[in-house]
Amino acid sequence: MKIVKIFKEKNIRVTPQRIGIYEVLKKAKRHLTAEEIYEKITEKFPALSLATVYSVLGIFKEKNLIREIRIIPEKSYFDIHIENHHYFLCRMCGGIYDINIPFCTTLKEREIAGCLIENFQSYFYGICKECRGNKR
Amino acid sequence: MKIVKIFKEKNIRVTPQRIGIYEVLKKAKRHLTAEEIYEKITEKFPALSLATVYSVLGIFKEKNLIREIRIIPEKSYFDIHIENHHYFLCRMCGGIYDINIPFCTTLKEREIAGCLIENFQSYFYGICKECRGNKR
DNA sequence: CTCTGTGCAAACTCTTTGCACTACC
DNA sequence: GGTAGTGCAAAGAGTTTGCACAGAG
Repeated sequence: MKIVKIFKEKNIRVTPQRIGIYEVLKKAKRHLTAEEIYEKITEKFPALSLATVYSVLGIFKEKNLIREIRIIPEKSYFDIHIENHHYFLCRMCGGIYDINIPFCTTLKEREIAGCLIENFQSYFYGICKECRGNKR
Repeated sequence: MKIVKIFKEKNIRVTPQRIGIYEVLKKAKRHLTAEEIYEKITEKFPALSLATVYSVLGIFKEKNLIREIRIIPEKSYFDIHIENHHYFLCRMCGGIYDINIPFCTTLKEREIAGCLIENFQSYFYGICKECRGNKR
């Protein structure tokens, strides 16, 4: 679907900057921090400020276009894939990977101990495939 | 078990300040931020500084005495219970509750997509029992 | 034309660091 | 007594805010 259409459906005002930020996220092979998005987007829009990046990311998040990932306490990463999945942080290389735990998806919209679960997020910590290979 | 003994077993140097911080966490009915711990501890040790609180929490975390909870991006909460359990954030009252998902515990120390899972943490978001009651 | 978005700088919060002094072991 | 902990102030990172100008609808 075209980005403009996505924005309009979600009632997000269309500006070149916003489209640019969305494209950066879409093209990224891994999850990016606000700073990394800022660095990429300024290649195309040198005037765009980091404050605007944060502002736009805030709107995207609010409108459920992206997800904020806080797998490390220091900073947030942003993920354009909002379908249910989880994240893995490798303690060797620091890489963040998507991870799918099929049976966990059943938890959403369920009730646990009287609490209504509207959403949930799991963070996994360990050693990734590549780093395990290199160790041997 | 006595706190001094716990510290010695974990090779944590015993100081009154550290015992005090540990006691604050132990007595707390809910999870606390570093700031909240600082406020409580200064009742007993008025000279203790926030930097020391952070430093001590860092040591406790490293030695697996406590867990850092990052259920909201803005700040960390600390939990003295390190057994496997997860957290729930109520979007109405802002409260953070412990939550147990028995079958999820089987995930620890398993392998997923070639990644070795050493640890994991799930954060649940929704509406708590009390807030659901009040809405009716 | 109006209302919202953007750019900039400054502020703010949480957390960490460096250094001198203190006190455990 | 030596090493590690504490207190303080200042710095640092990430993020947010306020305001003037620009651009979307």
